[in-house]
Amino acid sequence: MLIEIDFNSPEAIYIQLRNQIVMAIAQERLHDGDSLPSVRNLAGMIGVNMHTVNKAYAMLREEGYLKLDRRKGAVVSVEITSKETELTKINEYMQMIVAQAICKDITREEMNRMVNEMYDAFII
Amino acid sequence: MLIEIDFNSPEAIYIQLRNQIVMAIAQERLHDGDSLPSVRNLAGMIGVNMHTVNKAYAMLREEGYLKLDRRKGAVVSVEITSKETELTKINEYMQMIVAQAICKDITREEMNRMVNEMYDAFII
DNA sequence: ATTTCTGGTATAGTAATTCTATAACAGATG
DNA sequence: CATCTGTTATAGAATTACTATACCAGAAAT
Repeated sequence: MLIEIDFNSPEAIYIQLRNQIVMAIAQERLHDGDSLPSVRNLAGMIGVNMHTVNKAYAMLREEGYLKLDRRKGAVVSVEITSKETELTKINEYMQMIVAQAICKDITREEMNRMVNEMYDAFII
Repeated sequence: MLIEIDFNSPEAIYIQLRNQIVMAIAQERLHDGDSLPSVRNLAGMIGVNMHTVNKAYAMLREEGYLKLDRRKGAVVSVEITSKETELTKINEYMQMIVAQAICKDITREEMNRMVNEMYDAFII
């Protein structure tokens, strides 16, 4: 499990952590049932405070990517509440992206191609 | 020009402002050459400080959506540096969205449909 | 010419968020 | 019993967001 934190990034550390774990799950470098390092271990590994990792883990649990257990620690467990709920969440983010794309004269074909290329890259 | 600020949102006010103006341009409620209210007027209208609006305008200028002129004020002016540059910017945002989509078992067809429906909704 | 508008900038203070530091608790494991 | 787990509490530092005033330079209007 490779985690790289950019301490000069304007993006909060706990958000970077959250993003990289979501990315690792999508790329199948992390699978359901895999254990993540404990909050204290991961914090030590990347040189941040325990609470920063805890915040990322709590966020991932809220979003349905992790289960936290006192016995097993943090375990990858992707939960899909309902397709509609998940689509609605993604819809909000996508709307701003498509708005930018339209402003910058990027066609729907170019956007579809981008999405498809990413699916190809993720799922090998 | 309708602007709605949610003061309880975790999203910064100047980001909400920026997003709504980009959205208005995409929806063709704002066109190239249109003037926006002055920083002081808009600040007064929505009940925030001048500097908050100024920050949003400065960001929009940086991103190539506005031109700021002492004479004419803030004028919508979408500049496309290069297709590749714009695609690269969007690519970064899109990557996180597609990663989430893949984790949540959303297919590429569903994502393509979402994008296309948005294009249909934006450009009437 | 003076007033009035524009964006831009400087300064200073408050509020909120992020991150750190320490410490303790409950439950499980060995 | 010691040691690990997530969880919570508290407190402080650092950064960011937002506000409050104030002034400048340039342009426009009367």
